[in-house]
Amino acid sequence: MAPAPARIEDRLTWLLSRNYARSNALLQDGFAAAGDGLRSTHYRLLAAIEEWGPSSQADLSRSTGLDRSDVVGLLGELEEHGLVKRKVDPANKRRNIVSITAGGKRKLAALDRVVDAVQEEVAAPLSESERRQLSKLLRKLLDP
Amino acid sequence: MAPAPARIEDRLTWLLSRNYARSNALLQDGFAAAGDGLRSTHYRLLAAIEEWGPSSQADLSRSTGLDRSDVVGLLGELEEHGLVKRKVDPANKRRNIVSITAGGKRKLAALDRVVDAVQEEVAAPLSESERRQLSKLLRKLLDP
DNA sequence: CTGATGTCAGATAAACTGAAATAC
DNA sequence: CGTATTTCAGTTCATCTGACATCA
Repeated sequence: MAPAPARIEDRLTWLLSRNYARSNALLQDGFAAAGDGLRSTHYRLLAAIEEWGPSSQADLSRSTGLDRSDVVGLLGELEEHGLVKRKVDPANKRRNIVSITAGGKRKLAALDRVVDAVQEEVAAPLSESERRQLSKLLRKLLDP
Repeated sequence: MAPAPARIEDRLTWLLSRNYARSNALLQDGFAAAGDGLRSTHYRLLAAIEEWGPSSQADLSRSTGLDRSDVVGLLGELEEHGLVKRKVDPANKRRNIVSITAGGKRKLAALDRVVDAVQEEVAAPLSESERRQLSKLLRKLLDP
């Protein structure tokens, strides 16, 4: 990585931006190599659905940080691949109940390996304890 | 921030993405409020030029992490606002020598205050020593 | 009525790709 | 020749906005 201007090199805004760019580029490559045209946003959704079981789209939006209008299209793509199913909630007809399929779970496991590999590459310069420290600090930023 | 799936909440890829999204949204708001239609990428360029004095566009691309092809347009916008000047390098006619104007320096100082405010807001949950620690770890990720 | 939900159409920004012209 | 620089046109991806119909 080329040297950055001194006035910005220790700013969080800069460091987050550069590190995110790198991590995201690796993720994109990894997902592309895994085929199916799935991207990191699809992965987020799959992970959230498996984590909490069947959920409404609005809940998925909140837990993944994705906009609810984007969730619509992303779930549509996952559904086309047979990775999730949508069903109207009989108790609240506004809601869709979204659940992950067996194929979705298998795909999620495969994508987990992709993400793990990227994580390992990104975190490579850090020791185990440094990684824990970094993770802790970044989580504190999000959830004070 | 809503709770994230356990399987991803401690992954760097996730944490970088969520923190970047937040920091970037604040930056965009801040720059928008400052007027002139300048964005974080313009700021990066201005900061780099002031830092190292007159530079070629390729050098600016390398130090800011912006793509060469994007630097062209961004510098064009800065030039329209009279914030930078381009001049062909007489010693190497392929090169443009890009320098910052007096107005550019004033604008940069104003934008610095915007970035400082965002930085303060993003880093608010952390103590001084935690901020230094985080900054150090993120820099290590970029420059092992 | 109020408010949450799902949906669509469109805009925005950062980043990247590919190709060309120019000059070393 | 091969290589570096600038430039342009177009694409991708994540994110956000505004609107609307549905229904609790």
